[in-house]
Amino acid sequence: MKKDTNVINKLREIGLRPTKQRVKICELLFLREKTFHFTINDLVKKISNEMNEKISLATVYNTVHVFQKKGHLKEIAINSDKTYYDTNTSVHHHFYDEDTHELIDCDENDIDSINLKKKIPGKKIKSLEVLIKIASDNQNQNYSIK
Amino acid sequence: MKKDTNVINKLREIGLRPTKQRVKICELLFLREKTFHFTINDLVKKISNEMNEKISLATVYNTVHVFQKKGHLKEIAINSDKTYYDTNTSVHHHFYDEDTHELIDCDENDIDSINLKKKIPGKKIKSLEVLIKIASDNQNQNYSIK
DNA sequence: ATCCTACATTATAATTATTCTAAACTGTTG
DNA sequence: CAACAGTTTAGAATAATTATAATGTAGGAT
Repeated sequence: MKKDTNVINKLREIGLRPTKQRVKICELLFLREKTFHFTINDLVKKISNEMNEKISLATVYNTVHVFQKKGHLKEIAINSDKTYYDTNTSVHHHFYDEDTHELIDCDENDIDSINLKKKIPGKKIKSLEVLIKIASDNQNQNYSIK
Repeated sequence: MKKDTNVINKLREIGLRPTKQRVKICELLFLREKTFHFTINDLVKKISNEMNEKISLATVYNTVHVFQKKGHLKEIAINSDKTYYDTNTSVHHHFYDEDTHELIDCDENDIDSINLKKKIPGKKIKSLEVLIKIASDNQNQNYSIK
């Protein structure tokens, strides 16, 4: 199949041995129209639902971590017990919907360029992310306690 | 003691019963020259080292959560297994030092005002945070794998 | 002052995400 | 096709956090 050949080549280019499991996960993550956000748990469910496969949890973690290290997945910083990943590795930002716990992309162009005046000596900027937490208008009201 | 009276009044104003434990934690967190960042574990250590007290872990969690809900602590979004809090609840941003796992404040004025062009209908912005990950210049080099 | 009662604290168990381990397995290279 | 380094795996271990249920206590009412 052409699809697999592409994925296998992609893995080889990255410097990863194209194992059955990595090929499956690659297909799920990268052969898509649109980029998306996921947690490990989401991914495990996807593997089971969409591919009817069973890949060990440890392997899913390993694979996601290795893709991240190679720069093909981006870890998104939000306060959550779970770690969120993004298949969109370009520079961009996020809305985090506190009601639905969903991430929504915010293109770099949706924010006027960020000019950082403060520098930390001896340190290099690895990333700069904006996180905009949102919730429906009537949430989180503060009722004062007597 | 005057110190405690102040703290007790502060707790009352917030709408919290000033228990022994909350008073202790309040002293540690809010009677300081400078604001600071901490994890639950840091706080437990502080309680034991600086105050020579033992407050149950569950209470520390409860207390921190209630202070956060009341707006006296800010939860900082970074990818970490631990949750970081900030006693500085004003609008500001952070550097996260990947080498030392330390947070450094970045004043709002250190970043040119952020103008968000994208809106999500029906949703209100709860917060907007910038996280700048930094590391020493020679970190995270990518050695290509054959 | 003492009594109530709702709210707090506590030790401990439970839960959940993630990492570790050590054995079994498999691509790739020669 | 043999060998071996890199992978996968199930399950155990770890660590942060939350739940539980019994005990304690602040603060108003008596």
